Amino acid sequence: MPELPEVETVRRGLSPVMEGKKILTADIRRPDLRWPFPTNMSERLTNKIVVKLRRRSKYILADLDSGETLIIHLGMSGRMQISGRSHDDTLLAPQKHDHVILDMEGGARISFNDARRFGAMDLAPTEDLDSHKLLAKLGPEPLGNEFNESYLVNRLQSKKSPIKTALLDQGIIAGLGNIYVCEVLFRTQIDPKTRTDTLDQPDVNKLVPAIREVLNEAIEAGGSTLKDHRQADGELGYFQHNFKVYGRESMSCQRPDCGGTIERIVQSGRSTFYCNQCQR
DNA sequence: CGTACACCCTGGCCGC
DNA sequence: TGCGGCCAGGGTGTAC
Repeated sequence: MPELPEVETVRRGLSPVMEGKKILTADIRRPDLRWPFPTNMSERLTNKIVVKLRRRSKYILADLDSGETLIIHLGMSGRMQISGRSHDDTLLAPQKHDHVILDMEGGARISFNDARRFGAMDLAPTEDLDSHKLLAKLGPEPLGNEFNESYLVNRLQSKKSPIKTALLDQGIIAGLGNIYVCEVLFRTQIDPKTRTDTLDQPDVNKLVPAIREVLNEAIEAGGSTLKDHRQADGELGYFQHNFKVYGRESMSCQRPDCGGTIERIVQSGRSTFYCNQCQR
């Protein structure tokens, strides 16, 4: 599930129960997820205060007062479940696929659940996090200043892959995933098969603001999920969102008077959804 | 080098 | 109700 907006939503949900709070216990219930957990992970988390919760791309970064940062990746199916926040909210017993359970000062229990186990956790010195293997090759944040038209032109003009594949490349832009790339290309009316080196300048200029808009709108939708009391079971990582093309194969295009049909194709092994009429 | 694909893993859904 | 096949929002390793 989690692309940048979902990860940001999870970060915001965790922030009030983690930031400034001490980790009282860290229950590590299996030795690994995608990779082995770092040595002595439980000891290195226990009794440490979470100074700050940050996000880089699809990673959540928890800076500890020990000088280390806990790096969290949710993979495809990772979720964070919060329980025990208030007096009438009882601590959740471990469930199937709960792999790491943190009990926080203040009473919250955070359960990291990941059925497919593509997620990951690691610990690294906060000072040189940027050189960490998982973070070193990431491109700029799409919502940051480093990401702009001239940057994108430079990175795209030398590539030959389809624009869909290029926007999924985390070394070019960090945080877009399969859903939002499809949505961005629909919004800009660009054919996902277009080779990056043949994109014209107006198209590249459209991409930058469209990427920001799509991500910001999704973050906003996630934010309203956090405030929704019906969603108050504390499960973070999923929220309702209306997609224009993703998952809408063979449905009609929602653009007024387009009359096109949404098609699904496969590009470098991933599904691409696009309108066969208005994306060219 | 860049690009394309198999693969890691579990679960849900669909058709028979 | 069971079973096989296919699908899944991520990222890496490997083969061309």
